[in-house]
Amino acid sequence: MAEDGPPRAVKRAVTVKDVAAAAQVSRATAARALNGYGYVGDEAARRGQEAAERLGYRGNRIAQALRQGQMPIVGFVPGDIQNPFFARVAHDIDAALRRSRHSLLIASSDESLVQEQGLLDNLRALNVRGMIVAPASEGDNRHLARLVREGVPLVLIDRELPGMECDSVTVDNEGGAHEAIGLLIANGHRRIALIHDASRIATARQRREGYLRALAEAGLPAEDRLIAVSQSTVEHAIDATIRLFSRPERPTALFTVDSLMTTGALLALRSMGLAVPRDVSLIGFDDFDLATFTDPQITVVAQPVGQIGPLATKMLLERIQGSDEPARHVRFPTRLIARGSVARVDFGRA
Amino acid sequence: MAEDGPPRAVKRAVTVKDVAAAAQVSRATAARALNGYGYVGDEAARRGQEAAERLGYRGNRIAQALRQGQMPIVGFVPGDIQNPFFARVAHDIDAALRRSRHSLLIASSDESLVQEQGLLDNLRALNVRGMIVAPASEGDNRHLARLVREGVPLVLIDRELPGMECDSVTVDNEGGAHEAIGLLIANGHRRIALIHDASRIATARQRREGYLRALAEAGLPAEDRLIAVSQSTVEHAIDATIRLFSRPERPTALFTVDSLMTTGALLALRSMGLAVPRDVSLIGFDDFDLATFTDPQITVVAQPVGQIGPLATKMLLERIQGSDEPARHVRFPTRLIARGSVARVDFGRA
DNA sequence: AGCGGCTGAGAGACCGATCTCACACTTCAT
DNA sequence: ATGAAGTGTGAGATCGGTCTCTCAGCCGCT
Repeated sequence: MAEDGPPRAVKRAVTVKDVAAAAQVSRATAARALNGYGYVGDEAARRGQEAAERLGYRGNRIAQALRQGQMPIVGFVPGDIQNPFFARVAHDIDAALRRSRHSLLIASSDESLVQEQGLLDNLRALNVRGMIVAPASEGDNRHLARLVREGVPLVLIDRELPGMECDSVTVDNEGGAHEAIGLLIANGHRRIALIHDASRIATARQRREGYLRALAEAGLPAEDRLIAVSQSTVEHAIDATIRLFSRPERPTALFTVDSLMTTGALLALRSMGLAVPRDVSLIGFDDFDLATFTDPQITVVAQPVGQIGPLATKMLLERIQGSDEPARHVRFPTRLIARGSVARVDFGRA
Repeated sequence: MAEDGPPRAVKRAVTVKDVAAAAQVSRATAARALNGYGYVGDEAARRGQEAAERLGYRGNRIAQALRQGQMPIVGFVPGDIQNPFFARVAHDIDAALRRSRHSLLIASSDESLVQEQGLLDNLRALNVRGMIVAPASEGDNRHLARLVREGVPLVLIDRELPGMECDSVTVDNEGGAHEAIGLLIANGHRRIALIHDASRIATARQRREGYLRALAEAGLPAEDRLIAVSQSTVEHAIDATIRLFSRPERPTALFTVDSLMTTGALLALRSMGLAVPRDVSLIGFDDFDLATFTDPQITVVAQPVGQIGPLATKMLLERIQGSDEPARHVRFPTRLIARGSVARVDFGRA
């Protein structure tokens, strides 16, 4: 494919050697003058600085990295950079890293385990200082375990991996879902549908578990025909919603496990002529722009998105600096934001 | 701040030297066996491969990069990774790059020229193979000119820079805006408001120019009180909209230059009790999820978002492979998607 | 037999920055 | 005066992989 062709002629960059020659000192002295370590005479230092300035010396990060065994780069592997949640987190990580003079390399796994493995191999080969990963699967995690074993600083976000000995920053998915379903039950709903992602993503599973626990506690059965499986895209969610609501005895409420699915559900309900909340009460996991845009606005389980990136970065930088306290697992609470998409249902009808 | 602490102990990686020793061949032969170049005997090749496999040899990209003078990395500097437009482009670039075994380093300029300069310096020091940049300013572009001069492959997206000798991929901002305003004028509108970004971003300027040209062609004056300046955020756009529409003789139509501003305008109009399109006709630049979500849906000037990333990547890879044809400037046409947010206004009223 | 051409493989240079080490020179205390 | 401690500098090793150069066999051809 687009493989290496003849190397493009890039003007050769200025090296310490050039600086040293211009300043008429040795490479070692020039390096000392530029990095301010060891003993350097005033005169030599001045000449070195001046020559570097004049020639436009910038240093070669690659050579430095080779010498030091590490690149000033942190890798971030989100499930999907187009998901606003990850875009926000990426932005926050980037901003937090900038202060410590690291660059951020973002490589989306597209929720594919295989792709994730390849990307991590890549990042490992680049000798990045550390990685922040949203693991695509709860299944095979030997590639992550290996990183931990080899001492590569690693922080998991959004999705935790039971038994993985590394820091993680997540939210209380189970509790958030439980609270949402609780609200629906308290409003008299008995036939509460769920659209979730069958993939092995931990968050989806936990949100489903919260749903199931809430039902169980209310003595309600978990019925297969109330649960639809969908990929996390608007289109698939539309199909899933239509499947759920075109049966007789249709659900009176719907819980969706992420914002793309909530969007799909809204579109599908509208196309079926079902009004929220008159015909269907709706709660979505994850707050998003659209939620305040509909009429009425959508009740959601909100995550503290703005805290995840900064905290994960802070933890990672501590690890990079050599901290070896035991793995920390931070789990943020979620917040149920009641807007207008949940209506009381009278018991006779339910 | 979080500066280098004691280097964390990372298990030393396997090197060619280790492989060579294990396979009982020289480093050079081992390297040949692993990379399949030059003359290698079958036996030596087999032993090399086997030893590499057994030891888990992965190669050191940094050392390779140092030798070859280039990192297999492409830099991407969007104005803001949280903007869905750039998130989409980033995703597409990433996907396109993966096929040519490059990684993507994303560093958002946050629309700050100073930050952009710093980031480019950084990327340059990392010896990335090339860069894709959405320049934050039309003003001082010496840092970009220098890259071009030094032969670093560079592709500009979204915003072009007149006189810059490098490839660019943009859309017809002026034409798109002109067409939109034309539609409003054809529907009888005479007081057409504009909310735009005063920054030195080229796109914003061009969209404003399209607006002005359309007015001029219809013999309508460009009135200051019809033009509001706002930063590109939902909050600022809300303020700007309220300013525009709380005057007597309020505008009958509004044109917003990006999707965040369109969102803000919608929110503001709703809060002021003005219905779209009954009281105000609205057209936004850049299509977005919300636009099909409102009732009625919003008419927009759509850009071919999905084509920008792949094309920019293709151009960049060609440059990386040494193409030195003259700079190519691709400008995609925009497409006016008529939905329901433009109403006819009767001439007596306008 | 002798020579050119090919295959196979090792030694060592090299990329650029950093760091250790050795050496020279100064200053100060004994 | 002499050694010790402190200061300034350069030579060279090092990081890991790649690549050139050299050399040794081996083939076939004249």
